[in-house]
Amino acid sequence: MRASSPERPSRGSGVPTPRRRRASGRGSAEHDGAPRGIPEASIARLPLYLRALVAMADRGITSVSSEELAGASGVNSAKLRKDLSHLGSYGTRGVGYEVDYLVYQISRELGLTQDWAVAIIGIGNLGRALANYGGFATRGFRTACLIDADPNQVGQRVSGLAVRHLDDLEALIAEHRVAIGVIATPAGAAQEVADRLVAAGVRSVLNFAPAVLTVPPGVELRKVDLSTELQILAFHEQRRVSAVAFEAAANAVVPDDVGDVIDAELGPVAPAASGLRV
Amino acid sequence: MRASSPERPSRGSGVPTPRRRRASGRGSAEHDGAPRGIPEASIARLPLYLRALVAMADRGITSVSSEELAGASGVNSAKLRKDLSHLGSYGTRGVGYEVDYLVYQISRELGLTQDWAVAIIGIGNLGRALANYGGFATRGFRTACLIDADPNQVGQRVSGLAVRHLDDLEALIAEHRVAIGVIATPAGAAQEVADRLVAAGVRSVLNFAPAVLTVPPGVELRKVDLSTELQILAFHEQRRVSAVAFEAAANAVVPDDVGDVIDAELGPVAPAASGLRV
DNA sequence: GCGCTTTTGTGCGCGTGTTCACAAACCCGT
DNA sequence: ACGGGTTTGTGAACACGCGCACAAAAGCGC
Repeated sequence: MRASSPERPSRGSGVPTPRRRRASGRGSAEHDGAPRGIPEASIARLPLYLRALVAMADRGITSVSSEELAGASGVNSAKLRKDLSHLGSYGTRGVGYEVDYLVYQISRELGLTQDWAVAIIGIGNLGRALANYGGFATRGFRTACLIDADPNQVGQRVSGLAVRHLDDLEALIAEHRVAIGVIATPAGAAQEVADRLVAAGVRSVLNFAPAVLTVPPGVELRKVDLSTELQILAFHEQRRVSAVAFEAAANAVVPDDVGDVIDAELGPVAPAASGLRV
Repeated sequence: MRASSPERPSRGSGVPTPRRRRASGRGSAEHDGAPRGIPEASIARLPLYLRALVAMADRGITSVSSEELAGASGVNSAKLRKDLSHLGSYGTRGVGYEVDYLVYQISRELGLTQDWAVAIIGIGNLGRALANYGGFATRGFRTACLIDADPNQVGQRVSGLAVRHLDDLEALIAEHRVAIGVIATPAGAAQEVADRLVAAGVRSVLNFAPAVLTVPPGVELRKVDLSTELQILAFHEQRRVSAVAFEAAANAVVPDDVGDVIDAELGPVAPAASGLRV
């Protein structure tokens, strides 16, 4: 189910068309030029809602309450309603939200009613996986070009697209009107690639390389960091073990310098070898 | 450079050994069983600091100020200091932090002084990329087993490891003492895999499947969502275009119902086709 | 037409995280 | 031994996001 019908969906059932956003209220209290200021946290959840809604639409569900949609998205229903209220007043009190209509509104807000050209730079393991990843993601994006610095990679076809050389980056960006650059290079090359992308006019960058990138203001930079995610999980595993050991230590002695106990007992010891799975 | 030296590093230079964490203060104000409550936001940044520190250590840098480290990590220096202060008082006023020592302390806090066994479930494009991704990530993790439901995949060797069948999941988890499960299956299979992982004793799950998973309390679930990241970027691209169109519309007419202008002018129109790159 | 039920939209208090700014602590030169 | 310069660690103000709880609105039955 594609979310691109521009005209208002005319309802077949007796459910009336929801009103458009209020003329009054805080919506118009924004600065000029910024139509409305949707909190970043809300924006980050819109894709979740959209995914759940599309799944519902595919199953033939036409109407949904905030409670149901919140459940399907794994969030609090009040949070969901507040998020949606930032887009406008698209629900019907006592009834809920019409699925198709909401899909369209969220898609429009996220800019998915048009296709954005994506360039993937760095066709290694990860880059190749991204290129092959079923049209990369959901609709709204088109993998326009694949770029790599390795001459052996250049010319190879990945997912129906020929890999081009890094030297042609600027020309390719211009030619394909690339809006989003995906960096999947080794860490060492990431900043240079980012600089060149920005210089070529790209203002949205998604970085998979394990490196801290800096971009000029006005350029949106997001990062996906696999090792960081793993390390955060490791922390929580570690903490579980620590907590147990700490409690045992605290029951045994009541030291005035707790830190040394932790250093001495928890550091060298490898408690997970046996106690990892409880 | 491995961060596993358990004993306090004895300094060769004239820089004195930093003091351990204070016996007094809020550190001991925590509940029993939870040695110290480090904010989640701080934890998420520790891997960043660690990466920057390791890079510095490799370059032979032995001492670093909060300002320098913050710059290398792309964060505010005050935030960095507060984050580090949650671990203890590991700096020297007027001097800075000793790189090796801080690497060890952060590694220990993150539980990286031991290797955690990781299982990857779903050896498709992404799973294969993750398996090949240079030891998966930084040190501290060991890819213990690869699991897939497709009989054609089973037996294939990926990155030196034979792919095993999903039926053996529970046995493999137990055998390898897997602590972290990485889900790279299609969305439809993700929840079932998660349930089986949890039932088998895994309490840390990293989900790459585009699905909302629910796990019982006590299980740590993190997700990496490629399409969501793209869609967030698309939003900002869209907003740039919107802002321009909005301003133009606002200058042309001054309606009492601004919403209709947005709907009528911004919805159907495809401004990016020509104006995508300005 | 009217009250009853349901569900949205939101005002408000609360907790968490961020940032500023400064005192305390430390090194070093004299 | 001591004062000057530097950098950490942290108190306090601020900003932001979350969730409760409720009023407003819509549909429905009688």
